[in-house]
Amino acid sequence: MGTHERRSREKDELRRKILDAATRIFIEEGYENVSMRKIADSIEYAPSTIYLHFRDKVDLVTSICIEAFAELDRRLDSIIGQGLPPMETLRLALREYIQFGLDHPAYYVFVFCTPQYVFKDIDPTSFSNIHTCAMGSFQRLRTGIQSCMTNGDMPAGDVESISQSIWLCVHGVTSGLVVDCGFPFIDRERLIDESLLRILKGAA
Amino acid sequence: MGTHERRSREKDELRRKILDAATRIFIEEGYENVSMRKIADSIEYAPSTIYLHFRDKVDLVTSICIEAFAELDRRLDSIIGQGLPPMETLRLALREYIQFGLDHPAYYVFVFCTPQYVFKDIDPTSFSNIHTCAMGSFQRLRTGIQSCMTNGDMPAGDVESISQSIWLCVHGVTSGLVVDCGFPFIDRERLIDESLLRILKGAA
DNA sequence: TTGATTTCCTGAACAGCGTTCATTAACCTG
DNA sequence: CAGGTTAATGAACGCTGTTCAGGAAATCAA
Repeated sequence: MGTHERRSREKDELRRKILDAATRIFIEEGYENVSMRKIADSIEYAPSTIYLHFRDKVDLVTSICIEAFAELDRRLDSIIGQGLPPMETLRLALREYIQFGLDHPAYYVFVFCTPQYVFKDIDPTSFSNIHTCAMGSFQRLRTGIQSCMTNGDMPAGDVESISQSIWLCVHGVTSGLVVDCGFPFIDRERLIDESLLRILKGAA
Repeated sequence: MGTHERRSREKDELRRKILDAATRIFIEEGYENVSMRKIADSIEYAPSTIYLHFRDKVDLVTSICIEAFAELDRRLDSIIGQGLPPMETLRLALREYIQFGLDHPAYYVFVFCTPQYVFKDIDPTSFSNIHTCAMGSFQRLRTGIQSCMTNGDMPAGDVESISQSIWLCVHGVTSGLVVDCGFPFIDRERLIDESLLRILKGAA
C-alpha cells in the first residue's frame, strides 16, 4: 500500500514547487518583494496553501537561504581540500566567500544585513535558523586561522578574536559591494584583492 | 505684511513636527516599522498631510538621516581639529565612525545596509540624496589617509584604493555589530579596538 | 464688508501586504 | 458505499504607501 509514500512524495513536490517559485522571486527582487500572493499565483495555488508547508514568510525564505549557504560550505571545502599552504588557502577561501555574496546578493543581504526589527513578531526558531546558515562557514574560518598560526604564518594569539576581526572586515567588503549604496567604487576585482591583502597583512 | 513669513514659519513648524515624530518611531522601530499612519496619528494630522511636506516615505526618512549624518561630520571635525598626529587622528576618527553607527543603528542600517530593491519605484533623487549623507565623511577619511602618507606613517600609494579598503573594513565592523545577526561576538570594545589596530596595521 | 482666491488639510479610496480559519473538495480505508 | 482523513481554498482582518477630489479656513482685493 504505497499510498502513504506517494502522498508524502506529492507533499514534498509541492513544497519544492513553492521553494523554487519563491527562490526565483527572491533572487530577482529580494526579500521585501517576495509576496505570498506572488508565489501562489506563479504556481497556481491559493496563498493559504503555502502555510501548510511553511510557518510564515521568514520560515520560507530561511529555508531557501539554508540551501544556498550549504552551497557556500561546499565551495569552501573544495578549496580547503586542495591542500595548499594555510595562508593561501585562507586567502582563496575568503575570496570565495566574497564571491558567494556577490553571486547571491539577496541571500547575503537577508542573512547578514537585515536587522532584527524587520522580523518583528516572528517565531524565534525561524530567526535562529537564519544564523545557523553562517556558523558552519565561520567554523571553517576559525580552523583556517588556527592552521596559519600552527604553520607560523601568523603570530600565535587569540584565534577567536582574530577570526571575528577578519570576518568583520571581509563581511564589510562583501556587504559594501553587495548592497551597493551608490558609492563610486574603483574596479571591483582590484578593490577586493587589495582589501584581502591588507586584511591578511594586518593579521600577520 | 508679515503674513507670508508667518505662514512659511508655520509650514516649517509642521515639517519639523513630522520629522520629530518620524524620527522617534524610526529610532525605536527602524525604517520598515515607520508608517505614515503612525506618524500622522502621533501628531494628530491626516496621513495625506505628510505628503504636502515630503514626496514619499523614503524622502522623509532620508531627510532624517541627512540631519543625523551631519552630526557625524561634526564629531569627526572635532577630532580632526585636535591637531593630534595623523595616525592617531585617523584611528580616533574611525573609532568615532563605528561608535556613531552603534549609537544610531536605524540610521546606519538604512543608509548602508539597505539594498536598492527596498526602494522600488521611488524617485531617483530621493535615492541619491541618501548617499550624499556619506560622501562628506568619506572625503574626511581620504584626507586623513593622505595626511598619514605625507607624514610617512603609511607608504605612498593609491589614496583612493586604500581609503575604500579601509572604509569597507570599518564598515564591516560597524554593520556587523549594528545588524547583530545573532552571532556570539566577543566583548565589543575589545573586538572594535583590536579590529581597528589590525586594519591600520594592514594599511601601514 | 463683501466676494474671489489661494492655501491647507482631510476622508475616502485603491491596490497591495502577511496571515488565519471555517468550509469545501478530494482522496483513502474499511 | 460510508466514514474518516487530508489537502486546498476563499473570504476576511488589519495592516501598508499613496492619490485625489473636495471642503474649510485664511488671505487678499475691491
